[in-house]
Amino acid sequence: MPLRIYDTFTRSKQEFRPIRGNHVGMYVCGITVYDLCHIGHARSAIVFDTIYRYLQAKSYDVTFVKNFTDIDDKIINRANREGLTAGQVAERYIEEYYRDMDRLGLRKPTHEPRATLHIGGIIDLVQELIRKGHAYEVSGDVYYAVRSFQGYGKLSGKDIEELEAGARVEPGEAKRDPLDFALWKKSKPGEPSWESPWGRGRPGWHIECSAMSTHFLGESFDLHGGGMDLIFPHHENEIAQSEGATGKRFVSYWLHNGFVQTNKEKMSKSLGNFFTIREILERFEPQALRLFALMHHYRNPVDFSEQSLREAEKALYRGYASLRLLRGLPATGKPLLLPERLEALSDRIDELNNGFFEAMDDDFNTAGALSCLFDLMRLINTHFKDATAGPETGVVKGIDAFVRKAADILGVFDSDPSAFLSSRREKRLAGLGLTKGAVEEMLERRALLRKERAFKDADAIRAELLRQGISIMDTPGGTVWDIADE
RNA sequence: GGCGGCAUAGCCAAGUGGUAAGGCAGCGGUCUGCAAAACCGUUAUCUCCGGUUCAAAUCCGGAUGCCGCCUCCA
Repeated sequence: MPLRIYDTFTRSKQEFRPIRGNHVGMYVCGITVYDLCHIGHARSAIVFDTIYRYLQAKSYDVTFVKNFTDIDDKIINRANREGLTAGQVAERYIEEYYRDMDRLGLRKPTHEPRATLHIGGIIDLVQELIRKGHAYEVSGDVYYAVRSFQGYGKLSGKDIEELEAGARVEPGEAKRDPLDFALWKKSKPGEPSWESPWGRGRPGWHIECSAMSTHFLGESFDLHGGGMDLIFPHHENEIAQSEGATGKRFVSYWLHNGFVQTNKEKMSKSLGNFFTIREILERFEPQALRLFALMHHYRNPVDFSEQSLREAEKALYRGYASLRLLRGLPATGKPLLLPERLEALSDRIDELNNGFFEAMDDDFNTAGALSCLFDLMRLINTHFKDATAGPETGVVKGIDAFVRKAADILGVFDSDPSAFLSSRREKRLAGLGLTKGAVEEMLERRALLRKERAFKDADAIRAELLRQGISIMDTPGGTVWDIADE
């Protein structure tokens, strides 16, 4: 099955063909490390992590590069405000980034370069652009001459004349054209700076990504991703820089994820309407956040709310309950199902398996893929709910193999189900101010009362437990309990 | 103003030509001492108006509403 990817450049789905055989080069613009990450960063990270995982699952040899922008005005401002160096600020928020992202189960990219460690490459690239007539120096600053690059605006669909009309020039800038953007900035006193042919200074925002992507992936590579807001000017400028310098096609496929919104408004630092990943993970499972992201198509905007996250969390628990059932089936024993039912089940599982991969192949349609997985969960419940002996058959193994593969790609449902559910129970139990012992003691009393058929008193205990936030289920194997959903 | 995107059930959300996945919630049922969980059943003239087509949520034109980019932003 061919993988089809929506490419921002052509604004259409294209069949994916890597430049170098089985190898895939993938670059994603990471964060500027000056503050904690919010849900929007989480979504982007989860989306590209899943794409990375899927490409690996399709047996591509993927080199995944995700950078840190660790030199920038915002970092410098924060450093000044807090009496720290820019390096210290960057270092701190890189650590915070990992603290959040590790919890979201992000697979480590192949390389996570920092701009400040690639100054040499950046300077080389700027020099090359000057040599080619795409850039010019004005007293220590170097600017990219946008009009020197044929096709500027081709990614974002912008017309250069219209951009010109709205372009602004900051005071003190000596651009020849308002559209031109800085490749190298002369440092002001007290700012971090590096030696360069144009005096001490630091790189502009866009040049680092051109330098680092080329360093790790070559002059042309397969996939380049980031948030929608990076299309212009960031990615437009990257194209101008890289193609201006090499004369070669920079990137084959441009991928952009949609925003997280709250109340239909973009979640962003400047609007102040954001939740940090950290505060959300205090109250919800990391995998619930992941599932929430993957239940929407990555290009669509997503309205974030407590309710939608809670719904995702419920779906997560329900799925894990099915998996606990599946993994708890004895490996040997009398087959449960009649042969013809088994065969029908087996066919249905193949269908779902194919559906999962067809959805993923269609521009990483994780929502469609998840629907197959949820269907599978229901099949597990239907067929194995009351199993007391397991069929030693390929069907259970087949289901399990499918689940493991899907979980490996999506990064949800990849924990041990029993451990996952019981740790959730412990956590929430503590939140209710209860202990396991106390709950179980009440259940024992109730069991005795039920034996004596004193249902009224038994039900009173059940009601009391529910009042305290515990729901119980009487099963053939005994009474089990869990934290009630609020 | 320029460019782009979105509008699918109570809510969330897949689906780009052949009469609508999935999640959450609701209702009816099975099971249960009663519940719960699980399962089964049930819940959509796909924003509106035109057009193309044997056939449209899906393509084209228009309207309305919402959002994004054009300035730092995932």
